[in-house]
Amino acid sequence: MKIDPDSTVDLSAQIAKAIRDAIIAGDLIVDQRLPSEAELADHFDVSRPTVREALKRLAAQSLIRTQRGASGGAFVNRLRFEDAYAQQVTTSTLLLSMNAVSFDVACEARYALERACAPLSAQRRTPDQLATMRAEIHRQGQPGLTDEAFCASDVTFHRALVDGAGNKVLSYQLAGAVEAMQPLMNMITFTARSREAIVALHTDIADAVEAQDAPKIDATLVELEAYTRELAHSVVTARAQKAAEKEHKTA
Amino acid sequence: MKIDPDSTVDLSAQIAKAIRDAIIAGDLIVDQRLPSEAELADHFDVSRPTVREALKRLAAQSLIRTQRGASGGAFVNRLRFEDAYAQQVTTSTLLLSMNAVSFDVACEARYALERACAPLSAQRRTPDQLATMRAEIHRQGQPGLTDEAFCASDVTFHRALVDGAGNKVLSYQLAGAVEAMQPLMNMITFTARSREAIVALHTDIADAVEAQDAPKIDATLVELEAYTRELAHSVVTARAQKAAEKEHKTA
DNA sequence: GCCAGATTAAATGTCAGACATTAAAATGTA
DNA sequence: TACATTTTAATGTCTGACATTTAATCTGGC
Repeated sequence: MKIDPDSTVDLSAQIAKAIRDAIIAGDLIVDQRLPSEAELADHFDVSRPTVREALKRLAAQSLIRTQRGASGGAFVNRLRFEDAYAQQVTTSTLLLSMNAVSFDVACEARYALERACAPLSAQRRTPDQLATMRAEIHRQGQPGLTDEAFCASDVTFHRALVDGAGNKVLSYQLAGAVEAMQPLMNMITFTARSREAIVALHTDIADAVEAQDAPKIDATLVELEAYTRELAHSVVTARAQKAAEKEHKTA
Repeated sequence: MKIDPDSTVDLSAQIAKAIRDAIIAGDLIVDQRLPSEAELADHFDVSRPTVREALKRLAAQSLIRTQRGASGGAFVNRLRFEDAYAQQVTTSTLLLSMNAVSFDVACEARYALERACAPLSAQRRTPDQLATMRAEIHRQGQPGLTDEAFCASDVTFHRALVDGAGNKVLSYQLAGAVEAMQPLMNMITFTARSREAIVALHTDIADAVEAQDAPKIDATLVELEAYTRELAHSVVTARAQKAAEKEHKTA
């Protein structure tokens, strides 16, 4: 593990990269203790604060964890699905909000991914997951539910569908995509009528999952996607109209 | 933005979280300059090194970038797809290697995701993407290609297929999944016969993409998945057998 | 001999102040 | 005005110290 002190790149970034590469290459294995900060500083011929900045970078990626006290130190972290998942949601959310990813593109991606796990869910869904879907459908039908709560319930419903595939890797990828879209979904106002329509589609999906009817799940997801996009467009149109009116008044 | 100095959590972690939350909430917008390190230290009532550790954490997540010199400082970063993509590959790769995710599970996830974009690719693939697929198929047929080069070409081929969907979000999600599987794929030895079979399947896929025949793409991907798993199993079986023989000799 | 409590030691967490380096902005000059 | 120089404000790095945490060790009493 070596760094180039003459590079224009931050020393702490270089050190972080060196250690990260060692972890990825398997030279440092899970739960192995890294040398102490003082030893690392010695090894790389830098000061302790610089080493610490490097370690914090790695900690931010959940690659290491640190323990204080005697026999403490930095340890290679076993990356857990939950950690990776939380990071992915953050990243995806920011990507969508910062890159002017249109609602249509995000929506298309989300439903494409979701449909990918439909056949597997049809095969493997557990009674537990089915129960979750039914419970969320029931919640979505209750009057007085805020738009935000409705969205949250929607996420839970779709996550249950995705988890039904019984594949951790898929759940990790898809749940991130679904959740990242929530801020966009939260912009939509769900009228009583649109909620009713969505609940009906959700019910169809749950029924199809229970009946292990993969093509039906797929078809209903297509319908749901179309309806979601329609709703989003009406919101956008309404806003544009409002803005135009305001503009007209000012002028 | 406030922190709790009495918490057992690292101050730098708290500060990082406070700033990250502000970014996610939109209180800090893209390209906006954060206060200088000295000002932040003052605001949070901590020392500069502590602030710096917090900023390095955020930099590791590509949430901010820093510039030296007068009118330099830390700026909220516009998260680019490439950055997010690189991070996702790292994370996914480690997840697979550290969590004893079986080849089957990873493979199933990958092909499920890939099939999700097949219909879109059939519709939208550009001549450019088709050309890439053909070129990679040709390369895969050349004798003397190392297993690693074969795998790399395989990744490029599948990426072209995924990119054909013309959806950045999908590309981001899928390319990460495909690439993360490469270390697992690299364990497979591709015999001349198995390469031939894979090239044939790839050709079928390229033909179907060109003909915009979505169901055919789907079906071929299913075949390819089955074949890949078969290959992987034979490798695992061969290894187990070898290990058993060795064990037998020792005993 | 063994256990509970006190002590020690080794590590990370934090601070203060200094200097080095960078790069934009301000200034001076032809 | 155009160009070279100086200033300045920021990050990058270093040194050394102290605070805090925690496991291991030592110690005294039973």
